[in-house]
Amino acid sequence: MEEKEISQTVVGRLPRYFRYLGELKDEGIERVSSQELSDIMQVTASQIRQDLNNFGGFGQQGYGYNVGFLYDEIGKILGLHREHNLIIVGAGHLGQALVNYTNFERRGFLFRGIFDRDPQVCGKKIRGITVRPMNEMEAFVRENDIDIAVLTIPKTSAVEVAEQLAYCGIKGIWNFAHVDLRVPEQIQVENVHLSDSLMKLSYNLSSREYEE
Amino acid sequence: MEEKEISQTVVGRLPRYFRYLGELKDEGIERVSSQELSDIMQVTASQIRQDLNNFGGFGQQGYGYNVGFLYDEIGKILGLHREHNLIIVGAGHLGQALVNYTNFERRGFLFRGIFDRDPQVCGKKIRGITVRPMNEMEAFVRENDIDIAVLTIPKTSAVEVAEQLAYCGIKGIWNFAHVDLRVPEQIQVENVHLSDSLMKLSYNLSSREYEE
DNA sequence: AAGCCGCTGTCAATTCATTGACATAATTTT
DNA sequence: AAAATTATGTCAATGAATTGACAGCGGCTT
Repeated sequence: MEEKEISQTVVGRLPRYFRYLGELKDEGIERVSSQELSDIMQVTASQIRQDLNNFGGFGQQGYGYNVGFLYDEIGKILGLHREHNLIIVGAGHLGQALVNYTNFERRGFLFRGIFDRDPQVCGKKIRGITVRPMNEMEAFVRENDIDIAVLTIPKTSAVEVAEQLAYCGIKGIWNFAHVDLRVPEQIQVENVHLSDSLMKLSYNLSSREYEE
Repeated sequence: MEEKEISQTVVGRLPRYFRYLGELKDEGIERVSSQELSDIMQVTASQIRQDLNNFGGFGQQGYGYNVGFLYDEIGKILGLHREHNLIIVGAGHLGQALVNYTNFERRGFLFRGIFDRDPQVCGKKIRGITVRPMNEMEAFVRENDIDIAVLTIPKTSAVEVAEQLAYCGIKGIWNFAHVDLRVPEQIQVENVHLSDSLMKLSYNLSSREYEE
């Protein structure tokens, strides 16, 4: 089904297209040209056409793109046309924050379970979901068709947990722990390294000072 | 002081070097070659040398790099040798999670204030910091030498708040709202679009299915 | 102390990403 | 219905990032 390998650079831009198209759709706009999108999104029209053509010809010459159609197509490309079952590992502040963020569910990312190593926390309910002890995790993943595990645990335990998850057949890991996981290559890892992001901001603040 | 403009691609890799050097340092290792780092970090030795040389010659031929020295230098480049004063705008789950994450403070990012538009939440204390109403924000930023504002508010209000912050002289915005901010170019914006990250993971899960 | 070896800094080559240009096809106007 | 306009898909050109290669310096060995 997939012809050529799409670069992660391109993939990284798809969610942004998706977001802007969603906004246009909500405004009731039915049609958009790459030039119009270019003006709104501040990227070149050429890049937009190039990116979209990696996945097929969604537009029509002389007309442009149909907003609703393109929105749906990008949604499918991103795998949003079907549901994903998630677990959270680590019921700390960040884990709880993610569970409480309802927008993920709206896109079909459903939190099915929460796990924590602290017995004090186990049994507690977060948005209706009971926190379970770690030793129940592997069975839960297998029995509930879990795709994605969200790691919101300290880096010291992340490596070990990732191994367990790999062992019980997880497909993807959304990793908030500040460590690079080594897992079999059929498992996808998406890192969110918050402190890296903050350091990048810090760098850009400092570097600006000397430019004027 | 700054000679040539450093690409964001390179800047984005610095925190990772910093992290690995910190680990080597903690292990008591004093010296490392680009080849050794290459093996550990899974990037080419050439890239490491190329990246570091953007900022100066930190190594010595025939010896390699002194871990402690290089760690400190990269820290300085990233602006971690001095403190940053932060405010959180939006005292929801995510805002609270960030305040409670102590590692930022350890790196000199100090949370000085929290703001929220909800009067019910104002007055509450989070890790010793009182939540203040939005109308006090501008004065607070000016009077407390605030560098960075962390936006953990819904996208609907983010644009407006960013304008206010620009007006009262903020230097950087760490933006968790799912919207692209338009601010004067002297203000640095670092986006953390969590749902974009999750969609990227979702894409990579789907695309893998057809490869085997 | 002299020579060998290791490893950086840097230049050149290659690969990857972005931008520009245009033939062509569909739409809209007259 | 024909002409004029619009805007895609794609190819070519440019630009950026990564990798490879090596001269030369400094530490290490004997």
